[in-house]
Amino acid sequence: MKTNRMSRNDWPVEIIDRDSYEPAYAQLANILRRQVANGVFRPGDQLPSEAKLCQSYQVSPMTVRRTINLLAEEGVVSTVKGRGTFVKALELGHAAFGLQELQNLFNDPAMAVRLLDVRIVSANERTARKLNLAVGQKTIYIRRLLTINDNPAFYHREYLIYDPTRPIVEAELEVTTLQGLFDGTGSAMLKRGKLKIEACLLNEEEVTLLQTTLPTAAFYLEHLFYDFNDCPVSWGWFICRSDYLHFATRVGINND
Amino acid sequence: MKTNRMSRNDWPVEIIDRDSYEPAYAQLANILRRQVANGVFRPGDQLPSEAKLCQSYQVSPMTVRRTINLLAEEGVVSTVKGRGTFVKALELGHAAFGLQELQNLFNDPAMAVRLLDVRIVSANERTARKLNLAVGQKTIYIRRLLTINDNPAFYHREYLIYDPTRPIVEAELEVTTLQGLFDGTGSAMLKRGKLKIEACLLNEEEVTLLQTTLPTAAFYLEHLFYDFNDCPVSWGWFICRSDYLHFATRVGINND
DNA sequence: TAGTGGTCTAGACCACTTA
DNA sequence: AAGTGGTCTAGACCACTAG
Repeated sequence: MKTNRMSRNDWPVEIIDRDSYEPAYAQLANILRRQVANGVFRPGDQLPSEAKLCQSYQVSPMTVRRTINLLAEEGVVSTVKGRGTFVKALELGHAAFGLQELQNLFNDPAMAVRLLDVRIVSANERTARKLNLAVGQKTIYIRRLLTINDNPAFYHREYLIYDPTRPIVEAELEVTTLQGLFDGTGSAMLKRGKLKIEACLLNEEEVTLLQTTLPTAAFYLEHLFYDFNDCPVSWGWFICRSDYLHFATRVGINND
Repeated sequence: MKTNRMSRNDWPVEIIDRDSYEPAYAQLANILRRQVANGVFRPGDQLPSEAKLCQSYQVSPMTVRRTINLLAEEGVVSTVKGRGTFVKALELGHAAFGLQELQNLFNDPAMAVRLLDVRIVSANERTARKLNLAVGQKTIYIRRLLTINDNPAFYHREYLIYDPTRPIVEAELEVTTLQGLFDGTGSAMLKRGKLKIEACLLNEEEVTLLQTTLPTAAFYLEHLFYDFNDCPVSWGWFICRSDYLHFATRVGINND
């Protein structure tokens, strides 16, 4: 009789150190995560029930609950009400690529922002649609070149709504540094944004500014930000040299 | 005397419906999230303390705790031990692009996988390095074309370690469908993986297979999977037509 | 009916910050 | 010293699943 997919009544139980700086729920999560990684529990297996874990590790139900929630968020296990907690197989769809690295670049002193152009322009059909304006209404058009150790890395273009009754818009969006956008220090007027990434070919202007050769592929990172009235206030995009922006991530159980 | 950045003693308190199917912690999270979105609490403001929230909404400390943790994970607030809970400004670095859409494509019946080529090849220097083999050791080389409604969308190439003593490797990785890799149904032997995305130019072979024109930009999605012994077993990459794979996400407070 | 996870209570102690 | 969030207890009731 196979018991692989049944709840286990015995498994290696490590002791939780109550004097550790590390919280009990984190210790238990590490123990179980390591046991999954080492094959003590294999994909598809059922973990011991929460009641058994409480008893074996001498912690309260809430502590076990927190551990299980943590592992479930990580994608290590999945819970099914009324049935149990099960070890998940690797799931590629769980992977995600974050913009943390891009934010780190903005905090890097080697990064500099050069303002190429700021002027008032009338919205064309596309800009008007994005910013929810009428065609011909005035917008602020900004072009920036972002360098790392004086090497061109990103080219940014942006349209801001221009509303004389709301001068705060331009004031709050730091025209030169862009940094507030990333670390949240200067964009207290923005509520939410939509982001999109595509692969693109550089045109001649972009090739010149970014000092590459034609043809070159790059990331196109578009943003559309809304204020607290849900009005779009900023539409723009970064052209990112692929060698300065790396999207990498891990999936599954990673021993850090 | 301004009290904007001080703890609030009064704010609109909505009633939590204890008979709702929606858990109390989720109701409270929705209430607070909406109040942040509506400007009742603004970026930088301190939320009422957990004790006050308990009292005002008539829930236990653990319930408030769970609510605050939820909002902190979402990036809506940040907590500082000993000081309080504060509303965060929009933070671009918090954004992440997931592969969920790609996984959905694999579950789509319109998606088909055509096996172009499967053969044993000797590892070159690069492949050997990736799979931790000696140059010249045998690998399984697989080429697949993935179509959506008969339109070529992705081109996949993959090297698998070839070990006669471990035939399970090839058996478990479903050669034809690839589906198990995404939904976790068929990859119980894989423990973890590294993923990388770059922008690339298509070469002539890729242009022909994907039926586009030269020059074309596309996503290059590389994967390297490890088994439960931490040995690399699969290295490969997808060439993704940008029009079939959209990386989009939101940041900040989004009213769904 | 027995076992499971999901939620919740009403406190407690601690470490930390600020005044 | 007072207030804050972080952790934890030792239970409870519920909805769901399975035999």
